[in-house]
Amino acid sequence: MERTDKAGVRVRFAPSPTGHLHVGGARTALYNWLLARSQGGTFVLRIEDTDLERSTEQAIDQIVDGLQWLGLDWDEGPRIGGPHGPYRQMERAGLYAEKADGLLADRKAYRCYCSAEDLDAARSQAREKGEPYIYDGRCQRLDGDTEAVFREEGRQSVIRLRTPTTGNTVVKDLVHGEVSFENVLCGDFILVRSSGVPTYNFAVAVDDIAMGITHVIRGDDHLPNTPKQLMVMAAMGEEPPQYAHLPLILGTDRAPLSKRHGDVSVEEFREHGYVREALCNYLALLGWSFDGETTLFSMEELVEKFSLERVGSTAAVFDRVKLLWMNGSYIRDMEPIELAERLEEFLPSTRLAGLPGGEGRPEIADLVPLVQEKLKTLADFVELTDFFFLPVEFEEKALDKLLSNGEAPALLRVAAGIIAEVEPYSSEAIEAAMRKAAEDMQVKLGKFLQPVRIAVSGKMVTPGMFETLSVLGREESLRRIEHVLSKQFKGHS
RNA sequence: GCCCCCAUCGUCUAGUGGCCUAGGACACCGCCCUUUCAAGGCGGCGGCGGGGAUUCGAAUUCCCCUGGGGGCACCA
Repeated sequence: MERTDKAGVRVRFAPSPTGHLHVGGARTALYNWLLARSQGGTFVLRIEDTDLERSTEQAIDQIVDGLQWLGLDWDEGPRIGGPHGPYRQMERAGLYAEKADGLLADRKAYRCYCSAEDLDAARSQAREKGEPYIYDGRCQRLDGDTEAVFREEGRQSVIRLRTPTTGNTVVKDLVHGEVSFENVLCGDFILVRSSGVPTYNFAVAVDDIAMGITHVIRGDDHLPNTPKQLMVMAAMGEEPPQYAHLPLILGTDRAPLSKRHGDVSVEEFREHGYVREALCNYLALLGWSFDGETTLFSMEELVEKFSLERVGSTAAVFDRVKLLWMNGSYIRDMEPIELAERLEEFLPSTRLAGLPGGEGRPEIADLVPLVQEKLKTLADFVELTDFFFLPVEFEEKALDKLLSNGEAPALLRVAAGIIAEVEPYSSEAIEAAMRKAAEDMQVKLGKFLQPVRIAVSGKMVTPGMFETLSVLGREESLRRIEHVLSKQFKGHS
């Protein structure tokens, strides 16, 4: 066990702003955040925008929004600053230039004047011969005069790191153990592009050191980059942080999770009615486990129980069905008031926008008790309750059922009678009266209620009928039943 | 092609040589409950990729194979 100053844990989530916050990125962020919070450490958000072509301002907003929605707050980073800022790499150009100059001065790095075309050619040639391409370091020993001539000619140059040609670089990884890479295979890689913009591996190494990062938790895809970053740090004479490379998240076909597998960004899950607790819980369990038995963890419990030691090394398939179940579980266990608030936030972006609580219409809070146990997503609320707010639209199957039921008109008249007279107009009283009526008529309750259900909602599936009639109100319930009796059954009986 | 990672039910996983006739969760299949649908309860189906080696004993250790994935850029 390495010496670790627990209170000094500093982790970072370092997304490149080239798209939405992918659930894979969200999981990486979550694990970093959990480690920081569980250790009383610091969670840093750093934007790696050195890819000028693909980075966008909009992507930064989306990532920031996504993290905030998930509840993963950062202690240092964009929007809030911090003692190690700025937190966008493009704003840290001075630092990289300074470090590059230092390496140049120490002869740990050198300028290379090879053109991109020459290198491409060499690369494809190597590939043809079936050999691995490794930069041959031809610019390593340029003498001052030659360099002066090149510069005179206006040739562009990049800065390369002088890398070891023997030995191995070993990554001590907290999830994979020791992983060894042969130095020869690496080649002198580029630190600074001819444009002056640092490459990823250089910027990351410089920043992880400069920001005092103690644990780098990131995706498995970065494992092969790690020896390069270690070389940069070694050249700068710095001690590297500890590393933990998380296995990838796969789609059901075991290919890396992508759009064609369905929703992949936290934004999409949010729009489709998922709650943050479920997404965090699910993501936490995708690669980490506590005891193999417990599956539901509140954020507090995750913070309390999370540890890198229990992060697995196997790539995991993203199971939407399980996430959906978990989402339903969280919705069911929520305080009704809390659920009402979530719906309050969610509904404005649906076709129910502005409807609940309006003139004579039920409030969200009135409906929550009727649907809470049926919801798997917040979006389900819309399908389940739209008839309370909108004119009844009959589902084809429901209408067929209703019209083909010869007893329906009679049953509906009995129901209408009860609705018109029952006192008080409460679900309990309605239930008592209807149960009795069913018994008196010697029909099963379900048979009695189904026509009512369809008449009042147009659907085969609704919340409990007594509660529904109660919330809908005496007038409206009657109106709907009468309407069916007079219009739909016109000429039938 | 080269380098690296990974391998337990369909899926997420527990399991660190004997407690394993392999445990839990989701899914699936029955049954119960029931005004529809869910939810819930009970029960069931289902797995250590293959081959060697070590050992009294291997899901657990080692090697090979196979399979999956990642990386080999003036992308991150």
